[in-house]
Amino acid sequence: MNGRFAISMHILTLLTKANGDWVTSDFIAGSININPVLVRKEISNLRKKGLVVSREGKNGGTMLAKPASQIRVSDVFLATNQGTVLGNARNSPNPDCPVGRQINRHLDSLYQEAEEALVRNLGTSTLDDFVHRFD
Amino acid sequence: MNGRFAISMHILTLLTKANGDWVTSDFIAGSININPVLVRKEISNLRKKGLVVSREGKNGGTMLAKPASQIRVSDVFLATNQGTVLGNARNSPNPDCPVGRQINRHLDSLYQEAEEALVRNLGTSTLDDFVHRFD
DNA sequence: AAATCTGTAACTAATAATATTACAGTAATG
DNA sequence: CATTACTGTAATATTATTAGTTACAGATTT
Repeated sequence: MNGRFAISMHILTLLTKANGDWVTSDFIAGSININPVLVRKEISNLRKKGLVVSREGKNGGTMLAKPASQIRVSDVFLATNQGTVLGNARNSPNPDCPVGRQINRHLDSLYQEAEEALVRNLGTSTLDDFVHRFD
Repeated sequence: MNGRFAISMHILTLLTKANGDWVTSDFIAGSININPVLVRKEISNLRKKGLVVSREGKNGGTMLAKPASQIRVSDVFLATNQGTVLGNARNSPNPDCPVGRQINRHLDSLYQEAEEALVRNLGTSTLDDFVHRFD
């Protein structure tokens, strides 16, 4: 797992607080304290997922594509999460062993169910709810 | 996240199927298809958590410390999982930004709630249930 | 005493995550 | 229409994490 979910939440929080203004990747990068290119990459992903819109050129930037109350935290999770949260399973168990032959299949279904529970939980709050936690 | 949970589940599945026999780390390593030292490292952790017991010397090995029906999958998760599942947050946001100053605290509580949901889900099945999925 | 295990430490290799550089493209503005 | 201030993205470099290996001491059975 990497820090992409945290970065995306940070970006979206700033955009929510900007309240309709275009926010630059440099400003965002300054708040997260990471390289602006990483911010733009992450914004590029959020844009593909329909969560934000960007404008190029001078006075350009990014803003939310829809009200923060219509973005669930789980949407952000699903937008940034590439694989499973429980492990990346780059193993290749022994196919000659009855356990090795089947385990990945069983683990996968276990992972899937658990991840669904996690996503359900994240689906109970919106970006707006999250931003309200801030002073 | 790494593959430690998968490795531990694999180890414990083999121990369950061994049904009270001592199982060697070499045999386990052969099924998982990884280095025996990694297996012993992982077993060392499971032993500390009270899930398995080991015996040194010839004819030694490892077995379950208690019946598979008394080990919940969440026990294994909690035994192998070091930090959070949602990200490793090795960022250090700008303390001069109102959002940067607070975000890690708010993300942490979000993570915690979500992870609790995940653990609750993993707590609904035992190692025995898992092993029963195999043919 | 020999054989067969575990238990670790120390080190190396591979992979993944993050950061950086560079530069083309777009739009506003004087 | 040149300048400025942005986005977008590719290519590369660096750092961190994970996995694998070697080496060897200690335990226990036979």
